Amino acid sequence: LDPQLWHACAGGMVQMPPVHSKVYYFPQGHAEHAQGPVVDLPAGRVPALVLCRVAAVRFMADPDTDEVFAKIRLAPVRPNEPGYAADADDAIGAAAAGGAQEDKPASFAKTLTQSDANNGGGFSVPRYCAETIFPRLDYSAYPPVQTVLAKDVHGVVWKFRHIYRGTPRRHLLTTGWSTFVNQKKLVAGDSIVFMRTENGDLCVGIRRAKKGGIGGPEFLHHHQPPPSP
Amino acid sequence: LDPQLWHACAGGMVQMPPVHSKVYYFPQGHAEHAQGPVVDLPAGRVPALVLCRVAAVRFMADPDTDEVFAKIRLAPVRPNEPGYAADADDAIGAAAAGGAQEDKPASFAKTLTQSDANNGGGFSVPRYCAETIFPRLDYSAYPPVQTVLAKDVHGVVWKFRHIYRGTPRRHLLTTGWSTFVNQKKLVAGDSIVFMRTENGDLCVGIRRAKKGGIGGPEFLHHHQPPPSP
DNA sequence: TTGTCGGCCGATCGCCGACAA
DNA sequence: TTGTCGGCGATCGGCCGACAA
Repeated sequence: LDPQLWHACAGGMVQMPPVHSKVYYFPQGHAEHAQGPVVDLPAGRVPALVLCRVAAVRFMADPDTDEVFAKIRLAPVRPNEPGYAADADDAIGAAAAGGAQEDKPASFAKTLTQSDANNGGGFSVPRYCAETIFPRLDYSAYPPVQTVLAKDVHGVVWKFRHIYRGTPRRHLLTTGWSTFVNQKKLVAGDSIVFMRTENGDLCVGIRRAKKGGIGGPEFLHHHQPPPSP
Repeated sequence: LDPQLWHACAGGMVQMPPVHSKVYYFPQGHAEHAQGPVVDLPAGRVPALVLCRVAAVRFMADPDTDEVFAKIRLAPVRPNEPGYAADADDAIGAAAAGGAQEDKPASFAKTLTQSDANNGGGFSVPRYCAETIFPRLDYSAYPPVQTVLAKDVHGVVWKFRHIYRGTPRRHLLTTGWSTFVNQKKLVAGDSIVFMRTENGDLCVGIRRAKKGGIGGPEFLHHHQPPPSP
């Protein structure tokens, strides 16, 4: 999986430690994340935190849900090993430096509205996304319309009809959009990510509103009171 | 799973040895069935056949495909055990006797035609099935129509509209049929089984044309040459 | 008796501009 | 700028009898 698309899907809040950097491993947090909130680690037999070196990072995506995650291989640093006493939070500095030196390709994320997710509707493309991420549209045609191809995290290519129409004018994805919504089982509140790679290719990723595990969902389903007649 | 529905789905060719009867266990055949045609059992260390006693039989159905199968628990009979020298094929006789003494509820199987499996079509019910398996239809109504409920191997109830119409008259399942076909992923060549239990309830099972394992499929897909224009 | 076909009607899908937030 | 709505045309699902095998 392309690391840039991975980061675009994960969002700006997610930072990954570079390989060979040092991090602290928290067994308690790991156990809670894997098994749920109620855990019993044998007190005194497992240290609260373990200084480790990042041996490998693999960027992955769930085959079914497209949700991105990472597998990080950690190797514990022994106390007698050189560098053990050094401040471990140099990992953060290294991560920040590593992130800054990487190219940040243009990407755009939008949370799906009811109209976007409803069947029978298209996708309302924010102007910024259409103008900076999508391929150039020939506005001289009437109506201005083009076919947009976007590759998802699995390399599958999706085809969308991109049209600029309506009064006032706005960018829309029509044909191909509902198929995408149904196949990916997207609902209002989920987010879609468009990213343009360096060679001009377009990628598409998704970010689910409901998340499993202890990373609580920022999105709660609000029940609208029915309009009084 | 109801043994009678199980037998109706498995077909008349399938006979199960009764519990406590004696059978021969063939390790070679078992290995081929489980792993494929190429196996290497350590010659001389595993006997070609083992006399066993049937300890338990469980009638089961695949949760996804509805295909029926059975789990048979075997306990080897030791050579010094009484009855070892007795002819083991008494199992067959016992099975036949056991099968005969069981009630044989009315059941009917039909292989789905193209018209049955095609979307937009209903199911053409053979007269015998409609008259002997289905609930009595009131022919005085116009048109004669009723709702038929049938329980599948998982206990899920399916609802069909059963109508007697057309010239010449014939029995058809219309509303509800295509949903059943889609949910069960039925295609032309698969078979459907209807069975009426002693208390009058209707059951429905399916028999797939394509079978996994070494039990070769009797049904081969024949490509029809397109009609000349 | 029953498999297949064309007709036909209603439901749904999905594209559209009109608004208004 | 863009979210939601009603309209409406095209498509599809699915029920029907006609006909023939």
